[in-house]
Amino acid sequence: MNNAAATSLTNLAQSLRQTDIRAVANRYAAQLQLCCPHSPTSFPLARTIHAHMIASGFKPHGHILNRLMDVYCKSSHLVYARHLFDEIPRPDVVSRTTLIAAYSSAGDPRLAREIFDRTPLSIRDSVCYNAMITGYSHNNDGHAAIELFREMRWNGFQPDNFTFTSVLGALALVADHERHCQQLHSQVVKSGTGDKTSVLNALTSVYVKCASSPSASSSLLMGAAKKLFEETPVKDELSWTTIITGYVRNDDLDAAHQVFIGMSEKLVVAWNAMISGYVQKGCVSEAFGMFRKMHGLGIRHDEFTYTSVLSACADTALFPHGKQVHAYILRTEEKPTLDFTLSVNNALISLYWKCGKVDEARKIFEKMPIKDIVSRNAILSAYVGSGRVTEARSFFSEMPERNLLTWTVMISGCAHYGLAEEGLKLFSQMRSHGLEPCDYAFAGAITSCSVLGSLENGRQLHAQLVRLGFDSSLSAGNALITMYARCGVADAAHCLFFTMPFVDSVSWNAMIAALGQHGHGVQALELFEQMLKEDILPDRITFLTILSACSHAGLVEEGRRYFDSMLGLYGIKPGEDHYARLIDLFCRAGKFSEAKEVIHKMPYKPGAPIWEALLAGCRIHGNMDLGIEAAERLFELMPQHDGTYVLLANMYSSVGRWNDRARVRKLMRDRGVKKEPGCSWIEVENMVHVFLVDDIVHPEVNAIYSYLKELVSKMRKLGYVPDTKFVLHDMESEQKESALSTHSEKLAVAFGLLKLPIGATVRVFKNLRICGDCHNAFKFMSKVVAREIIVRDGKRFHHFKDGQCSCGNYW
DNA sequence: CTAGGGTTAG
Repeated sequence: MNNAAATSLTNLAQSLRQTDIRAVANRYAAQLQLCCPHSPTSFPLARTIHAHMIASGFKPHGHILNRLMDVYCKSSHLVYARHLFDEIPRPDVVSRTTLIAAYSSAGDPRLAREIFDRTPLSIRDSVCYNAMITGYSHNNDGHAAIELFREMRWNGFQPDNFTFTSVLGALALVADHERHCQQLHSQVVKSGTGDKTSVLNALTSVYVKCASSPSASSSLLMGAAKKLFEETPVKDELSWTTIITGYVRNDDLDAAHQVFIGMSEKLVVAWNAMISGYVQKGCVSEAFGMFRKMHGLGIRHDEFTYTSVLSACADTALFPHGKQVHAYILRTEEKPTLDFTLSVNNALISLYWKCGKVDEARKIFEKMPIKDIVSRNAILSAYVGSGRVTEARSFFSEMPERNLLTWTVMISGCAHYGLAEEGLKLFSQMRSHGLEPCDYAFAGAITSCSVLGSLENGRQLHAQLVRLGFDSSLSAGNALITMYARCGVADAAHCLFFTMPFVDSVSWNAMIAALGQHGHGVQALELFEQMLKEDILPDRITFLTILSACSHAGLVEEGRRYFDSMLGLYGIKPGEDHYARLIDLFCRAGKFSEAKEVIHKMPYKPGAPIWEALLAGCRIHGNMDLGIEAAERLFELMPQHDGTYVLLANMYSSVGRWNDRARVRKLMRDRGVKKEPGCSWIEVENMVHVFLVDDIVHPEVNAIYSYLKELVSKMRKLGYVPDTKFVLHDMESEQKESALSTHSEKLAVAFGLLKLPIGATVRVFKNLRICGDCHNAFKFMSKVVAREIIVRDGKRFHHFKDGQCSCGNYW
């Protein structure tokens, strides 16, 4: 055989093999086409095909490789895709783009950017830029998205409709989006994509978002949005819903409805947009009207319709309505998809628990064929929201996955139920899991600081909040007002309140409460009047706060007048809690006949809070008979409550009725009632130091006792006489009834004076009410050491300065 | 291979 013949044979064999390979490749390609990207069977199918390739020695490349990678990515098996990618020497731009998109949607734009950066400029195209821009925008990095868009244009790539929709989406994430918006609008026009429905929708959407930013001139920008919508030649579902929700967000339900009416075809999404709009704005009957109209026109409700309507029922406690919808769903939806079942059941869980049916909510949860993080968070919220802390804790600890909301619910729950240490621990645990807290989580942690009186910790959280850009957050701001006030820095609370960019009724309530607790009753009332002037409607909390403020400052007539205005001017029916505070107001001022009259006239059967207020007032004024009556009622209503026994025993001892006092003590012992031990604490150098009565546990007790002794002798020279009556006054000194007994608040104050920088204000916290002798002693002490001493007790604040207390002995 | 809206957990 000559050489020519040999060459020809080799060629033939090669070409045969090539056609062979091409045929194989086509077969693989056809098989891979059968993998539906998001179906659950796609991954095992792809694995089988891939395994077959490996066995037959076929090396995937080109579009087959890319298709295989894409299937792996879409079924969240990125590792397999990456493995394939790493095996090819020079991956093409399509496989790179596939990975960029996959990393982005997996929440890792940094890995995506790594691939992007390693892609040579020569093989880049618009698509890979688009994928990366979207990646940033989906991961909330608007600036990076815009920056990359600039780079793309700088490098000479032509933006297309995908580019514009992505970058327009990213605009909403940055602060000055209004300026960018107009620039991009003109670029769209120049690019020739200005007639594309998708781009026009995205532009409309950005104008809508601009309009709803607080500083914007909404009507002008909504006008621009409307114009864009009207000039969209081919409108799709999105065009309609974008403009409808745009109006809803900008509080123009009528305009939204006008657009809706002008719709030629009745799209379910548009109905849903209207319904959810009505729900969000609290127009429940309108929402229901549309829901029924859909049914009448034969338009099928979907999961979005149901969830909107159910959440409306949940938030307005329309349980019967919600239950009817539940029944209707069970009747009409015969073959619901898993997605449908999941979201509808999630909405049902929140309906049931918000209407007080926690156990039924749990039953729904148990029966769900699939559950997700939303279902679990809803159950957790149910337990937390209804005060079932133990169940919440165990449910939380067994959750298979947790997200930002999970932690936030637990943290704010702990704060709300006074489990402050646990709340702060969870907050730091959450961060050590790499989760960035949102403003609600911060608010929870800050509330824990208020409970503990941990000012330093609270200040640090405030600083972090500002650094993270949450400084305009309402929830965090309101929590901070309370924190500063409850840590004794009323000025800081005031300053914050007046510098907050937006405030709501909660902020006003918090600030009024701050003034009231610190004994500034008149200022509290002035602030309330200012609130009314600014057209903020008071709520039931406002009045609770106002009544307390009046009570602390002895403003009896004012308090009575505001109480009367509740129903008369604002249509708020006073609850039993309001009556209790009114009675407290009268009793503290010694006006017992008024108090009794209120009790007789009020529309409630007097419960524990009423008798407690009465008893406390009787103790202050030594009204024995009425006090005993109140105590008797309380023994019936809550025999295990320690406070009643303590107050009654103290009343007896103050008039020397020792036998009666002993009888109360015995009663307490016989019923196994334990007195909550009094304890005081103080924060020094970011550490909380706790003291009990006659403390011998704190490492520095010896120094404290000798310092106290020194102080007392100086105080005596100014006229201080230790009041031995108060040794018996508080049952802290149960075991050791000698005049030497030292209350926890004295220890904490002395410790503060010793440890804090010279001249620094001493802030001490006590769980129970401050003892009378301590109250007297601190007046002298503030003079002797020439420092301000602030004590927060269970009820209010006492500022001791120059021998005086801010409470004016009225507490 | 890449985009844009309507819902449920505080």
